[in-house]
Amino acid sequence: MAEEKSLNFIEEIVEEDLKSGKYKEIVTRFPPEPNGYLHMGHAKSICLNFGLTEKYGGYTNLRFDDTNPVKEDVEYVDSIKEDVQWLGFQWKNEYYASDYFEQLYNFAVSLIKKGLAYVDDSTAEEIASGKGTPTTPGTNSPYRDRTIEENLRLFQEMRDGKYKDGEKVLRAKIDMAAINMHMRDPLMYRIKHAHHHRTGDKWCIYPMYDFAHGQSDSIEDITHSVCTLEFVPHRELYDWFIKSLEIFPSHQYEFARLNMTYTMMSKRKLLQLVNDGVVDGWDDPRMPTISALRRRGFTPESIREFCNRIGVAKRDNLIDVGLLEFCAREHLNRITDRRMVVFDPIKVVITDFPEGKTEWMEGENNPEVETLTFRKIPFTREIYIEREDFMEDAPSKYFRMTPGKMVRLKSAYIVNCDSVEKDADGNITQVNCSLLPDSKSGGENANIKVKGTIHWVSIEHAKKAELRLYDRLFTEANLDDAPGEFKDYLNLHSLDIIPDAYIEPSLLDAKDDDHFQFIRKGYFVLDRKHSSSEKLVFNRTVTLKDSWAKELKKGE
RNA sequence: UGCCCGAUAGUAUAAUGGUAGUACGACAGUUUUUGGUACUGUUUGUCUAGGUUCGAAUCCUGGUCGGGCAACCA
Repeated sequence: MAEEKSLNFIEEIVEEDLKSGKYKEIVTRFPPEPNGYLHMGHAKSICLNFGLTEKYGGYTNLRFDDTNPVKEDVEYVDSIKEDVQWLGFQWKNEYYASDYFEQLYNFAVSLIKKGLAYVDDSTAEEIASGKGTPTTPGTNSPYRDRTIEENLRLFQEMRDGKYKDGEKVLRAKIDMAAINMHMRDPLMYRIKHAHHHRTGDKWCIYPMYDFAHGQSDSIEDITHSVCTLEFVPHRELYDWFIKSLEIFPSHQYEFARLNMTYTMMSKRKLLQLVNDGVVDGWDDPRMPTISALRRRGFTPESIREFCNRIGVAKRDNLIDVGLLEFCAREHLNRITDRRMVVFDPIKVVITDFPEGKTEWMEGENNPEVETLTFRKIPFTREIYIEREDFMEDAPSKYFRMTPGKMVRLKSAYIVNCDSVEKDADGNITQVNCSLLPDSKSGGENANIKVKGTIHWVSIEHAKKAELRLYDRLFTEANLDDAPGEFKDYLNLHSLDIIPDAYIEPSLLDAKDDDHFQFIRKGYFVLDRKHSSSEKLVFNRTVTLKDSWAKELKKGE
């Protein structure tokens, strides 16, 4: 039974349009500019655009908005395609705004012929000052009243490469006194003698966003062109071009972009982090990019669930990054196999367990699935446990190993902690325990109530692996409001590498991108970039919830 | 100080003139061979002042606060 979920405002519009018969099917598009990697903000847009046509029928195009050759690159095209598909969406058509350059040129010519566009020789500065301000009207350019014939000729010459960058532009002839600044004779074309990643050197004039985006939508019969709030003032111009050109009337709808706590979502600033070497590339697991989240171990399911939960509205928002972590835990808890890994070892000797003996325990892979499966875990006289799981003088609420108390070794025996050995400096070198008879899993005494259960690995069988523990990249929750530079708030401890953690041997079978829960520690994924047959590297996706840590914090 | 958009628990998001609900968080508890998971309970909200109405989070008006708009960027 599907749960009745309320609609967001865009779904309401779509339902109305379908109900009224305005459209038989809807068409949306995801229109990235290939000038950087996709991040969580794009994921929200992707889920919205593809989600709409998944839900209501129709289809979604992937369209690269590649109208600015100096910033764009095929590297970005490739990564964008990979990320969209990885999220689980498939576009109907792969299009490029650059595929429409010829048609857009013809559109421009038709506007010139209608007397609705003109070539302007003014400099950038002159045009800027001619725009006026939001409270004072602009002034007409001295070139505004050129004849149609002259405009036609000059525009052709612009295309033919007769002019240098910046020498001339094509402008729409609207109203220099318009209240909406975007209507004050906006630029349609500028000259850029630059190599384009797809059209090469064929063009030296390139359309501006406003004269490419809406027209591309129209060419593709996009019914609902969904974008973010900063484009609201562009909508009047979007509609003006479509109306003046008398082409298919796509409509633009705007929603609030995603902001997350402790997260930088500006492509430009992310590029800065990459270029300055603050992070190790766009897919550094601390980045908010899709490729980074993938490497970090987030699943597409968890990202889509997150996008579902945050909703779509027009109000500015700042989503707690904890919600993304919640979605990751929720999914990973269901799908991951459990393994035991000791991060910071302390040696424990089971004094009454025979030397040289290996007992193979049955460990549950995942208690959350219906049909349980098991793996073999070797148990021996000498094991490692987590240093923080032993305490010599423990408070009453401490449920782990402490002298005189019993604790359960996960999937193995209950042991009693008998004594501690120290070196000359008083450092603990070894803890001695004895077994509680028949307390092995399934044994007679196995169901005895013991407060704590801890994880362990057999010293003889343990293998080594590198663990990378990530923390948030920034120390400030709301980077937009924080004074100063965003780089002032970099978290210097966002990456903590444990070069030699001790892993149970079954982990040797891990393959690229395999997810695990390291019991009591967190969710990890085998890093495809840094792992080799000699050295396994695991990235921590997210910790487990830790109510003991919370308890400790309270005491502070 | 022109125009545009917005304002509901800590954070998001519903309620579309008729009981202010949900999720995450926080807090308390139950269960547990993960101090995990699951489950239960508690907590906290309609920016403000008027108006319309039998009845307003919702409609109207004024105000306040937040965001956006003057790139040959998208």
